[in-house]
Amino acid sequence: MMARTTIDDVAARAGVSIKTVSRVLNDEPGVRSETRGRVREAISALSYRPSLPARSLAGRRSNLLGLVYANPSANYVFDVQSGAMARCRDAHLRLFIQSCNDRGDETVEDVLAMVDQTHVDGLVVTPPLSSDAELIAALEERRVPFVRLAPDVVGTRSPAVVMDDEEAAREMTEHLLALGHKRIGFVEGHPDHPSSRLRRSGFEAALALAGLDEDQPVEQGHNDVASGLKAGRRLLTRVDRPTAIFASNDDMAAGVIQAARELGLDVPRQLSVAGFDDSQIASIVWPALTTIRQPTYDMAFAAAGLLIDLVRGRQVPAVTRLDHQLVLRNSTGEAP
Amino acid sequence: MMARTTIDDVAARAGVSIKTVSRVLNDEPGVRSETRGRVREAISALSYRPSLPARSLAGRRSNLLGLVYANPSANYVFDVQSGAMARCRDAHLRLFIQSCNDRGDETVEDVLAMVDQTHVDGLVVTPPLSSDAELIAALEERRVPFVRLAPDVVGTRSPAVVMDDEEAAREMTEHLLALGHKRIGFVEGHPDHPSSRLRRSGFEAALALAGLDEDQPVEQGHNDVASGLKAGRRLLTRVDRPTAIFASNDDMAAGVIQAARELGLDVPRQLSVAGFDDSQIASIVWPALTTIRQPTYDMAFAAAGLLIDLVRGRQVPAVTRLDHQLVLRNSTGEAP
DNA sequence: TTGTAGGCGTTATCAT
DNA sequence: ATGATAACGCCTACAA
Repeated sequence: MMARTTIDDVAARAGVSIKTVSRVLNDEPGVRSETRGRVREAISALSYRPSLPARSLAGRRSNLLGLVYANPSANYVFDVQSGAMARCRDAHLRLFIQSCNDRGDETVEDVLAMVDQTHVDGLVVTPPLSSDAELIAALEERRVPFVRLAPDVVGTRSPAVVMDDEEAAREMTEHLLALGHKRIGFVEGHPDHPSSRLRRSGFEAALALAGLDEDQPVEQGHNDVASGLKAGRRLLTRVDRPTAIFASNDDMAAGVIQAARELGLDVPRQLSVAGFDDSQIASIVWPALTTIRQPTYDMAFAAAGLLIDLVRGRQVPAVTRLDHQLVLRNSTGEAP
Repeated sequence: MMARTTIDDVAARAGVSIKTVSRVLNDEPGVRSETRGRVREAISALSYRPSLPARSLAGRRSNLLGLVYANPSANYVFDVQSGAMARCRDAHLRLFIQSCNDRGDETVEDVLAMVDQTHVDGLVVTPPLSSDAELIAALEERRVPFVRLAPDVVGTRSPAVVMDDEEAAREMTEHLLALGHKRIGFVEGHPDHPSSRLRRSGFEAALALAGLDEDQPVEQGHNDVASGLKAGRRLLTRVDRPTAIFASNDDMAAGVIQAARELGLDVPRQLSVAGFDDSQIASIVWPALTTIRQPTYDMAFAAAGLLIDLVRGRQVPAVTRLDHQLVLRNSTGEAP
């Protein structure tokens, strides 16, 4: 590789000292605009690009943010990366992405090693790492600024970006009510996930608001297709069979559809089925699922934005709640 | 953040000079093994982690590799990243990942800026960037070591890791022919992806070999489910409806299955559908897709390995070809 | 408004 | 086999 263009080259060409160039680079005040112009010109003429390592070594910022994940879902990871990268690009920062080990204390070790070695200014921590108590504690102890994406528990120490599970569940329920359904079954999510409770209470709130009998059938699920299938069978073999079933996630909704097929029920003509998440399976299953879209890209974009504010010492809200979206597909229809 | 542990701390604890610590860090010869042990001990006792920026500033290596992509497929990108990261982890190197703009000369600018700023030692260039002539030329001019993943033209200047798209497509087509299909529709991949052409020509070669009418219906797709759906609709509403459709990737094949369902066609009894890639979606759709397993992860792993050899000055083969595999599932069957 | 000197944490060079 | 010292390219602190 040829000798790199340095700040000295720029300074020489613009006829100023390197300190002045540095000021222009960092948008610092105290440079006459005419001088600033000359420097800018020199920079682009030489297509000078400041060395990130040199900056992070000399300054107290590295202009590098980090993103850690330990997630098996390609689509989710891809969206998260894209959102965070886009925000960083806007701010002329770089993003260092790392996939981490998710078994035990290796996680903490993994992340801290990355932070130490790369000198990132801060971290976007994505689920499930964002709910890893050990990791969170370790980061707080190190005073590494970080923003959590969709954490289970919203602590007050680090900012979090979330969506409104309760409100979304309410909207979905209202959609079903609007279609004329009076008996709506609910499949609750995994008991360990806080979002499960939120989604159920959204469901119940909508029913209450509609003045509907609160005694609607509810089954416990565990967020996988198999538990959705079982719950579906139980709900659909009741004497007072519901005309719609709202499952707390898409996988369970897919299970419910299977149960309906077993029993010879047509979806959505005889049974409406609704999911939650808008994961890949939602558009693959037949009929495609009416569901709630979690704005993954936007959440990551926002998280990176908050992190930027955070490392620049600005105040940021503890919780940022982004809008979800009701996605209408073919699994829901008029009540029979 | 608390004061970082530096090489001086380690040197002090081990009772040696920082140069000796540096030698141990870099596995350089000329250190008594007893001394080496003491240093190693000090390193782990202090959980010292050398600063990447400092190393890249001082040395002629940064211990950082880069990976660039400009690809809309989440699954592909995810696999590529995972493979390259794993290889880097093995070699105790870090990987800097960047998504690039894919419009015109911005691409070159984007990549070069990244290289300059981060000081990466070399680059893994993934498709479609690996076939971007301008970019390749620019990288060669800069003398940036790089390895290309699945490039369309295999040049001699930079090493390439490929699979045999043409041969694989031929095998798949032969599979369909063996099942007795005589009218086979083809959904071509994204026009910017070099593999698209190769897959099509493999398809056509097999037909020619079978002495079949070459005038089989072909539709253009864009590697996503939506374009597969559209292409499927067009193919399946022809008067001379094909009994099998071979889509250039799994996402589009999933779209074709949707189209079939819309039209009330049973897969595979009335229509066989074949995909390519063996991505996640292939085993999620119903029926599960017969497809070609592209060893994406392994290819990226290999590419990173070659790059490591390259930056260390070792000789590497110009072309590394990895084996694909025909995966038979339930979406293909006897011609009706 | 601009410039000078010193240092960030490591590797390279040249001693010893 | 080991160490002292000068880079690397930039920013911080202070001076002019």
